[in-house]
Amino acid sequence: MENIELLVEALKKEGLRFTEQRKFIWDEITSSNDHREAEDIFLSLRKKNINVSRATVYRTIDVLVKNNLVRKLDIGDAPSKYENKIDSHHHDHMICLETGDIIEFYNEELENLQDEIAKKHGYKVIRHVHQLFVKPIK
Amino acid sequence: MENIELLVEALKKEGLRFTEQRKFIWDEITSSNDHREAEDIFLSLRKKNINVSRATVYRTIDVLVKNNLVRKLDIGDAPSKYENKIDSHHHDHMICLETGDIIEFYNEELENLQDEIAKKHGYKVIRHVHQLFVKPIK
DNA sequence: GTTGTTGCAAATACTTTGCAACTAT
DNA sequence: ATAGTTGCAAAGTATTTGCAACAAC
Repeated sequence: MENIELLVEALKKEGLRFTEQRKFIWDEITSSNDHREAEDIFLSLRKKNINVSRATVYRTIDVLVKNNLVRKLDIGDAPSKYENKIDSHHHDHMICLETGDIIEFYNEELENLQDEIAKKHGYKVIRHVHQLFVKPIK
Repeated sequence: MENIELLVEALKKEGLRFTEQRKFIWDEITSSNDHREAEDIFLSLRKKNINVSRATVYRTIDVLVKNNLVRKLDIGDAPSKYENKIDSHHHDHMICLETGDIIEFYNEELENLQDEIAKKHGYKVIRHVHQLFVKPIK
């Protein structure tokens, strides 16, 4: 997977340097499709004996989010979660209130409807947050 | 507006006492349809020389949210905002990225679509968060 | 009188920041 | 050599909590 180029380009675009730490964090995030907290990423690295600081994890994630390589998920009170955005089309999330499971969904009709609604009010949608908090049907 | 009864009932239901502070906070929240932070509510009371503590503002809001009298809005990183829910049907929010304005919207088709999507995955929607971050069409 | 409530200050939880040591260019 | 980056610990921000004084029942 030659996705390391994506990191290099993003850093270049931001006028930032390519460092070992940034590479490790990038590898950690792109090696999974989970929805993880900054702390999870930090701990996962530490378990592999890669010691980058929490500060650097947060700082690097910021750059990745800003450059559309990582998606930030704000779920109510819980700490923000982050997911790898490479090879991943846009989707929204369904959060199971019983298990905490996060299910991704995408619906074109829904996307269009949003745009229409905004337009009716004289706006265009730049981004959106759509989360369904659900329970399993018994 | 005899809505004070709603507070009294909610408190009764929760086995909580009716106090001056809770009444002041209730009055403050129900006297406006704004989307305000706990701090705004606290300061607004203070400006009227009503000195309730922040702790009590937060504790009271919790009860009101739990009893469906107040809606809690989590907008990304910003502090939570609260809005009076009395006489107000369900709606979602559009947040203008340029002005910070919050526009309410409701669309039945969209609501139904959500339910359908969840159902297709074997879930039912308990609550949802739907926010459009928008910019004005020039 | 008993039990719930308040205000305060301290604690908490996640995240950001200042700064001196370090590293990429 | 210069300017960006790191790790650490401290600060920050929004909110929650322990506790002693107090108020509602």
